[in-house]
Amino acid sequence: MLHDPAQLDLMFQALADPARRQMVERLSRGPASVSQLAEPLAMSLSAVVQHLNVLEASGLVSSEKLGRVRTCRIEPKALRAAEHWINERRLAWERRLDRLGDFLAETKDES
Amino acid sequence: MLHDPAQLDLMFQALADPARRQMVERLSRGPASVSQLAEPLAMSLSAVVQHLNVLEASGLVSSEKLGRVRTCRIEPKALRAAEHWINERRLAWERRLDRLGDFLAETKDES
DNA sequence: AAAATAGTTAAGTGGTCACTTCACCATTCG
DNA sequence: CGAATGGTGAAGTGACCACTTAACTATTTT
Repeated sequence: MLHDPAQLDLMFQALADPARRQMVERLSRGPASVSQLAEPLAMSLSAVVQHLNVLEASGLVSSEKLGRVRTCRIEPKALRAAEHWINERRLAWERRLDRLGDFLAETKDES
Repeated sequence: MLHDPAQLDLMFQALADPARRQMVERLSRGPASVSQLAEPLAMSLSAVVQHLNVLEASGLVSSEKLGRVRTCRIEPKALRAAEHWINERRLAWERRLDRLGDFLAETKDES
């Protein structure tokens, strides 16, 4: 369910925004409240909540509310899925290059 | 120069679109012309060229024109940079979890 | 209880994005 | 040569996006 294109779409779309990547960056150093996430960002709290919603919809971040403070954390499984997509494509390309190299080496021997 | 936030921004933004990811996917299986990239996509050639421009601006894809056909290929270095950004964040989180685990194990011993 | 804190929600706005069509250039084929 | 192929550039359009303000709820502090 993490590899379906729709979820992948949401994840890359979520990562496309610099503010959201900054939030992920912050969360990679530990859980944080919404206001803590907002603090370094030059925008309203409201905007931050909207970004947070995007991140949660993508599965990259989860949160729970205790009292009046919502604590957010990174969801490493989702991060891994995005990572995996890129890795697969890069590896496919590099394997292809290797085969091509072998082929060229062989035909050179035969010349 | 591959890790500066502006370039990272362009890369994730480029990967955010499903059509562009499909193009990257196709290119991971080998170089292709613009029309070959366009063939499986339900949109005009012109639209594909515009997507291609985004991909090239992000550094994920490069191309060269020979005669009247432009041949495109994937740029694995850029892919690796995006991969690396995600990986760093995920690892930071996981290392943190490990330390937390150690801490909990220790304090348990002391109880 | 009053005031401060933390977050939520809705509505609006300006800008960007993905796409289209159409006119066009350059190269190759018959 | 003329016609077909492969690609490019500009202008327009509707949808979406990031953000704002403002009104509001729920919780905690004093």
